[in-house]
This record gives sequence, C-alpha cells and structure tokens, in this order.
Amino acid sequence: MALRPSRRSPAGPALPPPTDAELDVLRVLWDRGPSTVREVHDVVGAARPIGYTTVLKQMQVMQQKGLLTRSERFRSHVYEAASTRETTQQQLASSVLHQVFAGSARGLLQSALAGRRVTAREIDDIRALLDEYDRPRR
Amino acid sequence: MALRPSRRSPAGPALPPPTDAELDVLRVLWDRGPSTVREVHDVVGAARPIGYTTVLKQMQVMQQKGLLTRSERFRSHVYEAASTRETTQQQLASSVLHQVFAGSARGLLQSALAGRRVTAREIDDIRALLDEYDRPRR
DNA sequence: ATCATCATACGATCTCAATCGTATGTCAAC
DNA sequence: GTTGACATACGATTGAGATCGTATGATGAT
Repeated sequence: MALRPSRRSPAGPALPPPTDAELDVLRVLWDRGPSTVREVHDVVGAARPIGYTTVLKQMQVMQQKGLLTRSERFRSHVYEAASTRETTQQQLASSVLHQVFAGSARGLLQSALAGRRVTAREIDDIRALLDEYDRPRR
Repeated sequence: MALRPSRRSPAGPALPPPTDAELDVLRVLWDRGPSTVREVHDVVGAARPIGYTTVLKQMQVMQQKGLLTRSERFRSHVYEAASTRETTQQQLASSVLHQVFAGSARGLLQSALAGRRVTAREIDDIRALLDEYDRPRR
C-alpha cells in the first residue's frame, strides 16, 4: 500500500489569505485569465499609480507563497491564480464570519446590509439563495 | 447647498479598522465594559500566551489611534472601546463586502454559508432578518 | 524609611507588506 | 555587433504591527 492519492485538483496545503494589494492582482487574473505582468500592471495601474516592477515583485512573491502559478511563454512569464475566486471568497468570508461575528451568518448579513440602501430586488435575490437550503439535499 | 449635518453622536473622523490583535482587545471591552489593562490581559492571556506589557502597549497604541478612550481610576487606567461592537462590525463587513464581493451581499452570504453545516434554524433566522426589509420602514 | 508590589512609559527588535531603483538578460532590427 | 525595447531578478527602503525588556513612579505594609 502506498501513499494516499489525496484527492484534489486545486489547492494543496491551504494558501495564506491574500492581502488587499494581492487581491488587486488576483481580481485581474480571475477576470482575464492567465496574464503577463504587463497586462496585470496595465489594469491595476489604471486604477491607482503603481510602478511596473512593484507589480512584478508582488506577483513573484505571490508565486513564492503559492497564490499564483507561473509558466513560460515566448519571452515572458504568464501567471495564473492558484485558487478560484470562489474558494478565496469563501476563505475570506469565513475568516470575517468567525473572527468578527462569532460564526453568526445572520449577524454578518445584517451588518453588510446596514447603513446603505437595499433594494427589494436584492432582498429577493438573497431569499432565492436561502431557498436552496430547503430542498432536501444535494 | 451646505454640508450635510451628518447625524451621529459617537465617532468623529472615522476610526481606522482594527487589526486582528486589536479585535481581541475590543472583544473583551465590549463584553466586559470599561476595563483595566490587567483585566483585559487576564482574558486575552487565557486564550493565548501573551505578555502583560504587550497588551499594555497595544492598548496605548489603540488609544493613540482613537480606538479606545482612557480614564483614571484609583492607581490605574480604565479603557473603553470608542466604537460600539455594531459599528465596528458594520465597518468590517462593509469592507469585505466591497473589496471581495464587489458589493454583492448575496455573494457574501453564499460564501459565508458555503462549506459548513447550515441548520434550518439558521436559515429561518436569516429570513426573519430579511422580512424586516419588506415592511415600509421605521 | 525601606521594600515589595503593581502600575505606566518607553525604547528595541522582528517580521512582513509594499514600493521602487538598478542590474542584467534577450531579441530584433539596423 | 551595437543598440533600443522590454523582460526578469534582486536588493534597499519604508512603514506598520506585534512583542517584550527594562526603567520609572506610586502605594501600602513592615
């Protein structure tokens, strides 16, 4: 008997939560798919002034951390997000849920909705999500 | 058109979001009410090993930032959270909502519920919250 | 008065994130 | 083969957060 295959396609040993600056990079990669540093810099740099090598270094560090994967193409590197948007969102939501709201999803939602205009459309949208939890099971 | 009066009693110029370590302190103050450094240290120190002066320094910095207020009593200082738990929760929830979920409360809730057991009780509880948004308004 | 106790004040260290400048390498075109 | 454009690599700096050691001050008991 050998090692357990350890089923999994994506993430291995739990990636560190991305910082805010790292999220900026990830967002671009999730939206555009695999991209070069230049492509990412063009997008991020449009939102806020930032040097090219800053983004480069940032992405190199992220690759080191396992947040990005890298491959060669022509004369430049192509980076890709190691985790899906959904997985990362879940990680961050879970973190806030427990650290700030003691695990109360209701509390989290209440705070998220508070202090802003909420449309009936939005409420119904959320209700639809909840309805999925009623049906027997997967 | 002049400036909007911007009704509110507490917080003046928007406090910085507390860090994780700062949240540990705030949680104690919210639970216990105004407390001394020693009292906070007793609670925080029970959860994880941490020096007394570390907590002291932490709270001094937080006071500097405006996160805590301080008053004298007998021979020691009594600290109090400058913002309520609800206000801080709202601040943090809003931050995640926009930075990670592009403002979609549904997306946030979906991620918060994903990957864990969710009871029917919890779902109903959230529905009750949503129902409050139907009624005209206070 | 002295001392043990307990408080605050303060400075030093460590780590990490973020930013950029500079060095270096490669290629295509002249 | 020299040069310009563009790529990566790498080191330095800055600032913030977290942690603690040590200094100092007040108090009450001996």
